[in-house]
Order: sequence, then C-alpha cells, then structure tokens
Amino acid sequence: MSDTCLCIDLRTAAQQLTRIYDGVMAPSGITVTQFSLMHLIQRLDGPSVKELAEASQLERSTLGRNVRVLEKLGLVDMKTGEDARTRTIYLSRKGLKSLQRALPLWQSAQSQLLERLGLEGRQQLEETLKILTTPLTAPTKSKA
Amino acid sequence: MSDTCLCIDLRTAAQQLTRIYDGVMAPSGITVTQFSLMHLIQRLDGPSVKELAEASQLERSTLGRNVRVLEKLGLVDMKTGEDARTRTIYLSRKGLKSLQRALPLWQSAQSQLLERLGLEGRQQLEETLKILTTPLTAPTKSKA
DNA sequence: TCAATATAGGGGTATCTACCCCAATAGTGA
DNA sequence: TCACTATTGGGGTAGATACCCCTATATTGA
Repeated sequence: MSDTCLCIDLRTAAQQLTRIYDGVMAPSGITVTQFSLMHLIQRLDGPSVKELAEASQLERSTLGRNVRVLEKLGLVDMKTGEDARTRTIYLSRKGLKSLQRALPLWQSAQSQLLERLGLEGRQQLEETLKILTTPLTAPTKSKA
Repeated sequence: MSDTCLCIDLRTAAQQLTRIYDGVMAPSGITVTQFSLMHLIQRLDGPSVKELAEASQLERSTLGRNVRVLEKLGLVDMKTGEDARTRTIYLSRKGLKSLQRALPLWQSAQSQLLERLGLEGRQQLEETLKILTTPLTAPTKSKA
C-alpha cells in the first residue's frame, strides 16, 4: 500500500475530480478550470496578468495562455493598464453570463462533495494538503 | 473557507507536490512522472500500450505519447507483440539504470512525506481521495 | 471462407502547465 | 538627464493530458 506514489496518487485523484466537476458543469459550456479562473477575475476586479497568476498560483506565462483561451472564446477582454506594461483582465458580458450559468452547477458538485466529506473531512483534507505541499529539505528551524 | 473549489485546490496541491518530488529527484535526470511510469513498466514486465494505460489510469493516446517521450530519451524500447496490433514496452538498459538511480531519491521524498502525514494521516488521505473521486449521482436531470 | 465487427495504436487537435529568454516599459541612482 | 536595473508580458519550446477518428489487425458469425 505505501508503495504507491503520493504525488501520482494525488495527481490522479485531481484529474478524476476535474472530470467529475466538468461533467456536472458541462451544460454551462465552461470547464471548472475556466470557471475558477473567471471567478477569480471577477473577484479581483480587473487584475493584471501577474496579479491573476499569483492569485491562481500559476506561472505568468501559463496564466497568460489560459487567459488567451478565454479571450478567444469571448469570455474575457483585456486592455492595457496605466502602466503600459500591464494588461488588465476583465469578464466580458458573455463571460459574466457564462459564469452565472456555471455557478449553480459548480455549487451543486461542490456541495455534494463537501457533504460527503463532512466538516471534519474537509478540514483534514485542507490540513493534509498543506502538509504535503510544504517544501522538503527545509533544514528544520533556523535558516541556512 | 468553503468557497474555494475542492477540485482546483486538489489540482494545485498535486502540482506543487509534483514540483517537490521533481526537485528531490532532479539529480536522477528523470521526473516523478517518468519515474512512476517506468516503475510500472518494470512491474508489468513488458505491457502493451493499453495495459500500461489502464494501470496508470491514463488515456491510451496520452499514455502512448508519454511513452514516446521516454523512447526518445532512450529509456524504454518498444517492439511489436505477438498480436501485431500491440506494442510491448520495456525498459532499456539505460532506463533501468535511471530507474535505479531515481529510486532512492523518490524513496527519500516519499518517506519524508509519509512521516509527516503519519499512518493515520495517510489512511485518511487515501479515504478522502476515494470519496472525492467517486462519481456523483446524476443530478436529477430534468432536461435543459 | 469471408464479410461484419471489435480491438489496439496512433495522428490531429486542443488545453493546461512550466521553464527560459526577449522586448517593451518603468523605476532609480549618479 | 541618462544609463543601469527591475518588472511585465509574451514567444519558443516541451511535456502531460484528453477527445475524436482513422488504419491495421484480430475475432467472430453466417
């Protein structure tokens, strides 16, 4: 049992969970990945690529490409910010509608799963993920 | 707190964990993804693409492409099976050496994390992932 | 036997992801 | 002011992933 790779196990579970959410959200026309990104865009209210990347914990270039997909789908718009280097990202009208259409579907999947987990299970999961994503080789207390 | 998407949380954690493993395993020259695939190839002792895909829970085409990367790196070889439609996959000498070089590194990362989790945490995680990846029941599909 | 069906791989295409590097722009210090 | 540095996006490249569909090869049934 302990010979299966924690990392691969977690990744596989995440992929399966993605498929579950995507299945539920299919009628909305957007995936859970897109949904969460759009949700974040709405929250941050016109973030730059860098800000959105940090908030989503994705590489700037990765995030940039993901946003471009949304842009191609007409779900978000971008315009140059005051700082001419930056590009601010915001939902288009169509994007907002998609987000609103997707919200109850996401809610449905999310709440079913939360219910399954129970409050304790949810907290345990959160704690466990924190433990697993804390960098290794930190030479215990005090820095190098 | 419960407003963060379980799916995205899990995926993000898996990505971070992948980076952790990859960091530890870097000296071996292979990633944790490649490691686990090669490990599986060794275990299954010359699997077909389909068999390896099932064992790794990946799409056939996905798995095929992943194997091709390993092949390009000279880590695995393939040859046509008795059934001329199939291609059997096995580690090359170089692949075996890489795997052996990587094993203690993987072991190191894995055991450190397992220790952090504790036996109970490990079992809880396993249970939680099972819960999260069990398909949802059809949400009373009333058309539309 | 041989046509109909099923299976195995793989290509086309697309998304998500990351790393490295470059150009444009902003900020800073002499 | 102006050269140096830092920041922001984005391109190049590449891996991992999935879906759809095609070809080659079995398998099966009439």
